[in-house]
Amino acid sequence: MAQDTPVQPRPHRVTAADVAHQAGVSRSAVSRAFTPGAYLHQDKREHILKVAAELGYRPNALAAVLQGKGRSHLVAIVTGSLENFYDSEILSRLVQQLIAQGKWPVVLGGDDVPEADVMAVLGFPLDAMIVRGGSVPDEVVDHCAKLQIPMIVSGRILDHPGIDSVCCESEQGAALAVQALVEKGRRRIAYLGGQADLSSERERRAGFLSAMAAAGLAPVALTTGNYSYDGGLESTRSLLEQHPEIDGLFCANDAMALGALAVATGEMKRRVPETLSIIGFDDIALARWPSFGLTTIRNDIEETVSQMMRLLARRLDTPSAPAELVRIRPEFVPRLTH
Amino acid sequence: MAQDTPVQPRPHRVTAADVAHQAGVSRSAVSRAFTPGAYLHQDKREHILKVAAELGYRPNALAAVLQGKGRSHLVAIVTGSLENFYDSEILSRLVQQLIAQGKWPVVLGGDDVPEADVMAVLGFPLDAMIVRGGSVPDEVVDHCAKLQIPMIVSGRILDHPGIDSVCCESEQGAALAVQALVEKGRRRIAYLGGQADLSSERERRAGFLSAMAAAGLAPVALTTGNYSYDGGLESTRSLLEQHPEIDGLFCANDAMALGALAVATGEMKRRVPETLSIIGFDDIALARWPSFGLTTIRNDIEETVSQMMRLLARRLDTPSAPAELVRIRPEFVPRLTH
DNA sequence: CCGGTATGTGAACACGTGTGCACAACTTGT
DNA sequence: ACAAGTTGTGCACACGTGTTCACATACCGG
Repeated sequence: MAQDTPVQPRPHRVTAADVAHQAGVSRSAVSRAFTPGAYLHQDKREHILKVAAELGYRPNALAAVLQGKGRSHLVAIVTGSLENFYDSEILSRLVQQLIAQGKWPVVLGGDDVPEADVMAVLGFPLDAMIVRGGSVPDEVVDHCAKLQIPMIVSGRILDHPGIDSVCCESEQGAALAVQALVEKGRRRIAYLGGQADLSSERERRAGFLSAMAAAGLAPVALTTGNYSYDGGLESTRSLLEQHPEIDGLFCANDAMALGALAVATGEMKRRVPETLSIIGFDDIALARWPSFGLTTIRNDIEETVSQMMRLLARRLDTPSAPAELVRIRPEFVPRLTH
Repeated sequence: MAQDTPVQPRPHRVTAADVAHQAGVSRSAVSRAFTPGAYLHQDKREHILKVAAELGYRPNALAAVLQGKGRSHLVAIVTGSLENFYDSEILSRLVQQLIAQGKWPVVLGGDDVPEADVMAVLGFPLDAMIVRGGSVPDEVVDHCAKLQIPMIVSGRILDHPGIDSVCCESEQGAALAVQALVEKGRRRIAYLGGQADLSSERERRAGFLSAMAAAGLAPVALTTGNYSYDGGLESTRSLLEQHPEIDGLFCANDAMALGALAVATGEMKRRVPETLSIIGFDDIALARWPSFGLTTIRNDIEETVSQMMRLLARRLDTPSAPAELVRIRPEFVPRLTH
């Protein structure tokens, strides 16, 4: 005997018509009861709201969006892996700020968000799409443009016309790190970078190289640690084995720097900062922990998020505004590893 | 001269009718072209898809949800502060799993999500609401029930009928910690807990107390650190000042344990684990870092998330199924601080 | 008592989609 | 050549709203 209802239809959600029927008024009245400032007799409004509360009615936000001329208040956030702390801290604040502004963040995150999923979320009439960290295929960018969905990018330069972005002045930040190392008397300096396909990595590496050249120094080694703690561990291990003379290490983000610090002071028995300086990048919360006291380059999180929010508001206000690129000024934060 | 358009209306999004007009077919045909398995001549379908691609058309997901008898695929996630790492790691995996299942996570996060926002998101015809960590007002629970929106709760026991939850067997976990301390010869044991209004804290404290009593020991002190690293720092500082005889410390989560570890080995010059054992709870990624090697009680993240996903799928499949409470078995993870 | 205005209210539409239904066109069998 | 069956397509509806428009009612001045 086959089941008649293999897939249960969603039970009927209470609708404005139900409330109208129950309260003995027209459906328009129900809609007006939930619209502040609409013409409706006070007594009637209260009666309707009471009946609605009893029935547990709430206006269907989807239908409202579909009907209304306004915006959907949906904002997609595409973020990189949350395991690097920096992106996680950004996401946390971003979500809070968006909610506070009445937006609903739809989050796609992880090491590598499948392109199909990013494309699929474009099916919603998004107010905007925020891309933080990880890269985004050109096809997505094109579709956003065609669908008139504003894109706010952070942590990656996208030279597409009409796309706002906020990004750290990474080259300058790397230069600050090199400068601090040199002033400390370091001469055997190495670089530990992230994924080569990210613009932040390219900028930090370029800034490092040109600052080194300006100081008349050649880097002892250039290696990569995938922007992750574990990557920092492994890369630093082989780095210090192959080049024990290294006395200064600049890491392209804090997560790797913490891994480097652990290997250097642990396995390799190096004294930090006495015989080895380690400088990170970002200034995540962990860097401030007394266990680490990581010297780093601040990539201001509050400032970055508030600039993203400002760009978003501006773009929603005047869709035709010219694209804006906000550069966050990095800052050297001396602590205990330098 | 007043501006005529203070608020720019959203520019017209390309619609199925536009595609139909452009391609010289009916709107139904366009809809069918995007519906796999629908009756439509192959040539016609290809032509429509081509025109649609040129115009940058995508079916409006909102309209589809409104029309369809099915589900919205929207899932709200209400999570506590992301600064405690554990919730952050859970959220990260949860988001990825939901996306993989074709759901769209709408995230409300932060220390204290305003009740109004949680209520507001119920305006959407959510497939489900996932509550992770932080507490949720009864009003929200009631409305979810009335709106027939399934609720999956984790990290907090909610004795509401019809609400599925997955939660660590915290009492047992605390007992494991006490047992490990006692076996190590510790007798002057203190407890560092989280916010008193969270059920996880109540369970861990209760488990700690009863295990201590069973071992014939009285706790040296019971204090709180708000589940945060900074709280762990401060509480441990005053704890060790007031009770220098303490030789064992059980912390209700890893973040506090790491703070305690920093203060104990840093400022207070205590030797861990020689003269002081510290045990945490959760086994976050940081606990595994060689810099820490935190001995802890594993509150399995993968298992927790996959159980939440299982409960969600089950609930969507059979809305009338009886509520299920999944208990995750904790596990003692010996490392270097014990 | 009448005209004019302020105030409420219900019917109707639009938003963009998926699909049932009736019908047209085309193929096949005898 | 005609009936029967197959395949493709357009019309119309429903989803649940917010809002316009016309209309009904109450009030007020003269």
